[in-house]
Amino acid sequence: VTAKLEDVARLAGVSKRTVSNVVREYPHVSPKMRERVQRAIDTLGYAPNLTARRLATGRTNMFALAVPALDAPYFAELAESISELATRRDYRVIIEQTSAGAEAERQAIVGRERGLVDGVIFQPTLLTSLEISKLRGDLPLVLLGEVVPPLALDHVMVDNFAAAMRVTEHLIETGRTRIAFLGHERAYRSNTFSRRLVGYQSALQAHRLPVSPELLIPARDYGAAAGDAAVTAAIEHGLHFDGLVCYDDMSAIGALRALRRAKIRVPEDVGVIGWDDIVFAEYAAPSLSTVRADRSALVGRAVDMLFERIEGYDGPGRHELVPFEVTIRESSS
Amino acid sequence: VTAKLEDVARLAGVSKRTVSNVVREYPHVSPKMRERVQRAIDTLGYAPNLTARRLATGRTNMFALAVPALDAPYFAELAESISELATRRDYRVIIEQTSAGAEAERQAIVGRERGLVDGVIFQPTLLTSLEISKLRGDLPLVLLGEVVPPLALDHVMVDNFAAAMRVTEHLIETGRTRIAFLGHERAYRSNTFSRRLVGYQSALQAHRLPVSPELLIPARDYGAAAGDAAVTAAIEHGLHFDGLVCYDDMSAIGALRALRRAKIRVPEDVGVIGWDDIVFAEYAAPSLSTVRADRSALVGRAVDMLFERIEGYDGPGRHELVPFEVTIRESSS
DNA sequence: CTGAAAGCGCTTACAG
DNA sequence: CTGAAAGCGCTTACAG
Repeated sequence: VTAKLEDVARLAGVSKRTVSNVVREYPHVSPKMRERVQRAIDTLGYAPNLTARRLATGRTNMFALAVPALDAPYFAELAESISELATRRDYRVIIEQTSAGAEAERQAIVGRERGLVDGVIFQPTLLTSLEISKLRGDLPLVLLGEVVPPLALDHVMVDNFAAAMRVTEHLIETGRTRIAFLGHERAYRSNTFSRRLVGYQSALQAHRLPVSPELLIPARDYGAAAGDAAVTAAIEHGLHFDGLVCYDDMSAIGALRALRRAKIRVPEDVGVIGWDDIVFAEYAAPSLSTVRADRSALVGRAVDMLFERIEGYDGPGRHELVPFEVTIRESSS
Repeated sequence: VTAKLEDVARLAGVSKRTVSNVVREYPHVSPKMRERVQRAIDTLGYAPNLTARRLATGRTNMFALAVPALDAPYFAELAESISELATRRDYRVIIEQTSAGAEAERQAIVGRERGLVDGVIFQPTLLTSLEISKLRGDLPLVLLGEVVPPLALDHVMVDNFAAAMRVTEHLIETGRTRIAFLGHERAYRSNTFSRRLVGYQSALQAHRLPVSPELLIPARDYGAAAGDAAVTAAIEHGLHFDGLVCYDDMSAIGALRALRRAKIRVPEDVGVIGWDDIVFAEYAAPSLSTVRADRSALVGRAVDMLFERIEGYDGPGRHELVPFEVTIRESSS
């Protein structure tokens, strides 16, 4: 039903090769030839069949973004910017949600089939870097977030340790002495979680404050509901604290609600800090202090590195740190 | 580097056709033959090249989801569920963001090339149904949200008029008499906006309350920041109101902040209602009353209808209404 | 700068 | 139930 290359060639009276040349904007085509072909293209309304092109070139012009879940605002915001950067390079992005577990994470790398995407940007939570390295084969891949070395893969992250220290010190400087840490733990601890936790503990130690295990508030899951439940339980168990470092903004938002329900004032009684600076952090009541990664650097570097791999770069894994800043709002000042 | 169909055929000592049959789980293959081929597949680690399959079948096993922006929580949550439903049917979804404007919306339908996706689920904001019908050609397409008739296309939505009426009446029942409406307007009004506005006005009329244009608070844009700015400006201009129906939850969250800054109490002085029931509505302070569409019905019907079209259904456009409920929380009770 | 031809890796009537 | 062959619509060495 739609015109193909051959139809254009016939109408313009040239070979398919020539039509292909003008379509792909191959430079060495005479202007008059180009114009003649273009006219044929226009009258036929020709557009190349991407699938055929892909089969011929081996390039799909698509990459996958594999993140735990799109309905987590941080990942949604990430997807938004990555998808925009991709569009500028004439790429499309396929979304893979991996929250289903380790198998879903594996699928994101291996795929069920070949030739689907040219590469993937992947934020792992369960898989180790070793396992990822084995699975990837020669798939261009860049990792987001904390990953334990040894690391042969490209990845970009913020220094979670440093940020957690800074945030904890901020709480200390505003006079808090019993600072708790709220975070998701299942059987295991994600790398990101671990680094943030260690940063928090180091800050306490450096200031000779108690590093007590009872100050660790474990959440059953990610998200506001689990954060709320965890903090509510901690309060009911009689835990006293005047500062709270949260794993991320969503859990912090849950915590804020738990505190409000318990009539504990923020920031007077407890100073609260989140992580990610999702849109809501600013609109929470009280507005939420948080750690903000330089998102455009994060996303920009990840996409750049992925394209370098796609273009054939085959050097050792690169490890990039992206700057962050601590945004102080009502919840901690 | 990777095995292909022919390699498997050679190793198993059968024709490519037979291998293809077992890969595609064609039923009429003898068990022993199937097993022999499967063994060859396993030892070679064969996986079909999807691009080649696509070219041969004309099916891409992908569809596009075209929404204004992924960083709007409502659309992120929609993308999450649609992507999950797609995965179950062995489809992948490509995200297209159309907030760039009418041209971006057109591109989502026409695409820059053929053979990219089997269909698209599209929430238009600028394009009229007439324009969409013209552009679509024979592309399987289902529309989300309010669309003005005449309508030859499949679409699923909630009854915005009825919901707006109900929400406004709820405010009236709790004793509010000067009820304002906050919404985004650029030069034009989207269909969704218009329907909600008319529903709001009808409820006021039915209860003999003032339907004054000054009670319409125009926002410059979507999102919390614009909602905040608009309400702040309205307050500064001396607008008095004791109820506020907001176009969506994000603008309501901005409104909540504007009211808080102006020391206007919610719900005592002003009752506020949002729309969409994004996760954050429940965690806002005060928590936000809102309209909740039956999301799984919405998404489920949209995906079902799209697949029916992809399978070849060619009947007239179907028009489906999905139920909604009004969730009352602190902001209005 | 342009043509004729092979090839990308599948699927699928058409025969048997 | 299985084989040999054509075809999906491009790109790209290879010649000229």
